[in-house]
Amino acid sequence: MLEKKYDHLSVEKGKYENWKNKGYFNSGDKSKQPFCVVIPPPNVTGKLHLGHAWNVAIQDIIVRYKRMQGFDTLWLPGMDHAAIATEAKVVAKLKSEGIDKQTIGREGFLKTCWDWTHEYGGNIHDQWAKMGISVDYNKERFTLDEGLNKAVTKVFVDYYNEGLIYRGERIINWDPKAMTALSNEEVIYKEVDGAFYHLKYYIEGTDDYLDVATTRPETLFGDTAVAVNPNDARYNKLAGKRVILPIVNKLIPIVLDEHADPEFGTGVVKITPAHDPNDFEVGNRHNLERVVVMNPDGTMNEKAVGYTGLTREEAREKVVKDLEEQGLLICIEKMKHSVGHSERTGVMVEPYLSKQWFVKMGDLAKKVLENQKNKETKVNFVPTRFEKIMNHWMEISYDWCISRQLWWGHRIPAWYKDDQVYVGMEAPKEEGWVQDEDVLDTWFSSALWPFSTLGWPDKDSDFARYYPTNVLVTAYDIIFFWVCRMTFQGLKVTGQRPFKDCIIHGLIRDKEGRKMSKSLGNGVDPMEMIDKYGADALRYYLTTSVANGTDLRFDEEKISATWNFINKLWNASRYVLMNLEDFKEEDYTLDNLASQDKWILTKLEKTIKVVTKKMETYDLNIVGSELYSFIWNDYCDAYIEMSKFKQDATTKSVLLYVLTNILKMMHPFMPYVTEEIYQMLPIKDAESIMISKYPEYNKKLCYSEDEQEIDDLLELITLFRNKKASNNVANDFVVISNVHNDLFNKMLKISDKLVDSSDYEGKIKITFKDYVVTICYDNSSNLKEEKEKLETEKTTLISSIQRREKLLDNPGYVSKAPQNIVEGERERLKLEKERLKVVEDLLR
RNA sequence: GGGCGAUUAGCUCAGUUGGUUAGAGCACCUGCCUUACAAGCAGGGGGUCAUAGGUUCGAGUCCCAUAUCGCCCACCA
Repeated sequence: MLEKKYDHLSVEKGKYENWKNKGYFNSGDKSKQPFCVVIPPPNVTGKLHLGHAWNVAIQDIIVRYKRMQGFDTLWLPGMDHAAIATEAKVVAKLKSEGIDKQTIGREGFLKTCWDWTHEYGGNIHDQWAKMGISVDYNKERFTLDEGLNKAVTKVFVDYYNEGLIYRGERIINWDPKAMTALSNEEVIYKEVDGAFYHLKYYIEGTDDYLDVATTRPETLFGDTAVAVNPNDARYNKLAGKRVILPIVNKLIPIVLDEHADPEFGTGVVKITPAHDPNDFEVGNRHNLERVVVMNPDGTMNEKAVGYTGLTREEAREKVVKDLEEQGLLICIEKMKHSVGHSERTGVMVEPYLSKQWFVKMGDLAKKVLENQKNKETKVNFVPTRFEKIMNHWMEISYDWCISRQLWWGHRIPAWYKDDQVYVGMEAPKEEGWVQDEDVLDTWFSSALWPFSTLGWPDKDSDFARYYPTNVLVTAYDIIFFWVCRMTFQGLKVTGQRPFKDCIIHGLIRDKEGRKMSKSLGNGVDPMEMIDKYGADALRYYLTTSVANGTDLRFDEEKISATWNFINKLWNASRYVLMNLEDFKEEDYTLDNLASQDKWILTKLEKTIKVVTKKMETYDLNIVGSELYSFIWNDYCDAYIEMSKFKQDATTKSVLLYVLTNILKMMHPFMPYVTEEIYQMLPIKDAESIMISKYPEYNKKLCYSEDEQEIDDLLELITLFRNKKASNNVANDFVVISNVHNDLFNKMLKISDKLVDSSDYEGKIKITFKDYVVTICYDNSSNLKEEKEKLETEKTTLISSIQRREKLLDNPGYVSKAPQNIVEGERERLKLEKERLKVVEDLLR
C-alpha cells in the first residue's frame, strides 16, 4: 500500500543505482535499431546549473522514450577539459597558494589539472545521477583521453596537409590576463565610457597639423601612417606628405585609403597595423611597418620609450598628460563605444599582432551552406529559425584562430627546427626538433565530439553503427561556439552531418527575466530543488513549461505545482492499487466494457496518439499538457469517480490498463515515481518500466459513440452542478429527468430524488441535446434572482443565434468552409434554438 | 546598420496546416474534511490576443506598417 502522500525522497532513493547496475543504460543490442545522442560535455571543473539540468532532462526524455520504443539507445556521456576555463581556475588556485605556474613547470601544472579533473568529474557524476539520466557509462569519454587525442591530432594533420590549417602572423584577439590568443567567439563586446582624444599630428615642414581622433592614444608608438580617404577633398592633396608622430617625433606618411571614413571622427585616422585589425589591412595595402608596442601581459614594451613597463591604462593616462603638456592635445570628446572583453577573464581584449595557427574557413563554411540546401542530409534545427543563425555564421566566417598559449589542452602536433616546420602524428625521429608550446582551442576538440567519441577514425568502432547521431540538444547561445563547428567538422571529416536533428532550448532566467549569474547572485542550484521537490518534479517543470527555443523564467512555485501533480498521480495510483488488492492475472479482462470504460479507453488512445506524434517532433511542452489534462481531468476527475459505482473486474482491469499506460508515457519525464508505482502493479510487462514497451495507438480501443455519450453526460453533470450551486439549492429538492442513466444519477447523488412531477415552485430546467433535467426545490425567495439569470441567458442566446444565422446565411462560408465545420455550426445553432425555447417557456 | 524573437487573464506561459464560445498553472471568489488526494473536490469570475491597415466566407494564427521590450551579428580610428 502506498503512503498517503508522495514522498520524493524515499521514492527516488536507490533507484538510479539499481537501473545502472542492471545495465538498463547500456547500449549495444545489435538486434535493435540504433539511436544515438551525445551529451554536450560540461566543463570538467564546473558545477551543473539549471541550464545543464534542463539540457540533460530533455535528452533523457528523448532517450528513455526511444529506448521504450525498442531502439538500441546509446546516450554517450562525457566531459570537456575546457582548456582556458580550467586553466584559469587552476592558475588562480595555485596563486592563492603562492605558486606560479612557471615555477612548477608544464609537467607539474598538468598534474594539478588532472587532479582537479578527477575531483570535479566525480561531482558531475553525482549530479547526473541525481537527475536520473540514463547515459551509458561504459562509453564515457573525456576530450583529453587517448582516443580523442588521436582524433584531434589526425584532423589537425590532415587539414595541415590539405592546406586547411596554416600558421601565420595576424591580428588576433589577445587576452592579456590569460596571456593567450582567443577566437572571435570568445570576445564579448560591451558598451563602455570612452573618449575621442583629438591629437595634433604636425605636417612635416609646416605649422599645419592634422586633427587625429583616437580612442587609444597609448598605441601611438605603433603608428606607422595616418590615412585619409582618397575622395576627401579636405585632405587628399596631402597624400605623400609626412606628419610628425607626437612624443616619438618620428616621420610617418599620409596615405590614401578607403578605410578612412570622411564622415566619422575627423576623417583622419592613425594607422597602427600591429594593434588594430583594420589598420593591419591598411598596412598590408601600403606596405607599412608593423610595430608591436605591448608585451603579452598588456604592459608597454621597449618600443614605447619612456613608457616601458606601464600598463595599457597607465600608459594612456601618461601619454595624454604628456601630450597636453606639449600642446599636442586638442580636446577630449567623451563618447560611448563598444570594446571587446575576454569571455573567460573579463579583461579588455588587446588586438595584437601575433603568430598563430588558423583554420581556413571559406570552403568548410561553403560546404555547410551547400549541405543545408539538401533536405535529406541537412541538420534540422528545432525550431527551424535557428538554422539562420548557423547559416549566417557560415556566410561571414573568418579564419579560426585555434592556437592557445596555454598548457591544459591538446598540444599542437607541430615541431620546429631552424626554419623548418613538421606536422605529424608523431614527433620527428631526428634530433633537434622542438614541439610547438601551444595547445588547441578547446572548441577544436569539442567540434569533433559526435564522432571522436564513437571511436573515429577506427573503422570497426561504434562510429560505424551510431554515426551520424540522431539528436543534439543544446541552448541557442552555444550555436556559434559549438553547433556550427561540429557541423563543418562533421561534414568535412566524415562526409556526413554530425546529427540529424538539433534541438535548441533557451536560457534560464530568474523570475524578473534576468540571466542567472554569479555576480547577480540569482543562481539556483538544481540539486537544492531536487532535494526539495524531487528530480521528477524538476525535470517535468523544466521540460514542459515553455516551447523549444524560448527562455524560461525560473519559478519555484511552478515546481511546487508539479509536485502537486505528481502527488495527484500518486494518489490516483493509490486508489487503483487499493482496488486491486486481491486482483490476479486471471481476473484481467477488457470484455463487457461499459460506456464509461470505453470512454476512458478512447480518451487514452487519443492521448497516446497525440503524445507519440508530439514526442517525435520534440514538442515536450505539448506532451506535458496533454498528459496533465488526461491524467487529472479525464482519468482522476471523471473515470476514477465513475469507477466508484461499478467495481467489477472489467472496471478494475480498465483502471489498471489506463494507469499502466499513463505511467509509461510519464516515465521519460518522471522516471522515479513511475518506476515506484509500476513495481507495485499486479500485472506488468517488464521487470522495470524503463525497459517496458511504450504505448502504441490502438484504433480498436476507440469507441466514438460511447465517448460522445459520456462527454454529453459529463457536460450535463457540470450544468446540473452549476445551476444547483448558482441558485443556492439546498438539499431539499427533487429531480425530474429523462436521463435514464444510473451512473448519471449516482454521480449527482440524485437516485433517491427522482420524481415524475413536483409541486415545488422553484424550477430549474437544464437542457442539453435531448436531455431535460429539472431541479425542483422549495425556495420561492430565489425566484426573482433565477428570473434575472434566465433573462441574461436569453440575451446571450439571442445574440449568439443571430451571429450563427448570419454566418450560415453567408454563401461564401457555406460553400468554402469545410463540411464538418459547417455541420458543427448548424448543430450548435439547433441546440441554442432549442434552449432558447426552454428559457422563454420558463420566463413566461 | 543587418537579423531574430516577444507583446494573449493579475502573474508565468500554451495555442498544430487560418475554422466551435482563445486555454493551462498560480492567484482570486463561492461552497465542500464526499473513505485516492484539503498540497484536495465542486462551481465561478477574469482576456476588444500591443496598435493601425490588408488578404479571406472566416485571422491570436497569414501579409504590410508602427510602437515597446529582449537577444544576436556587424561597425565604432
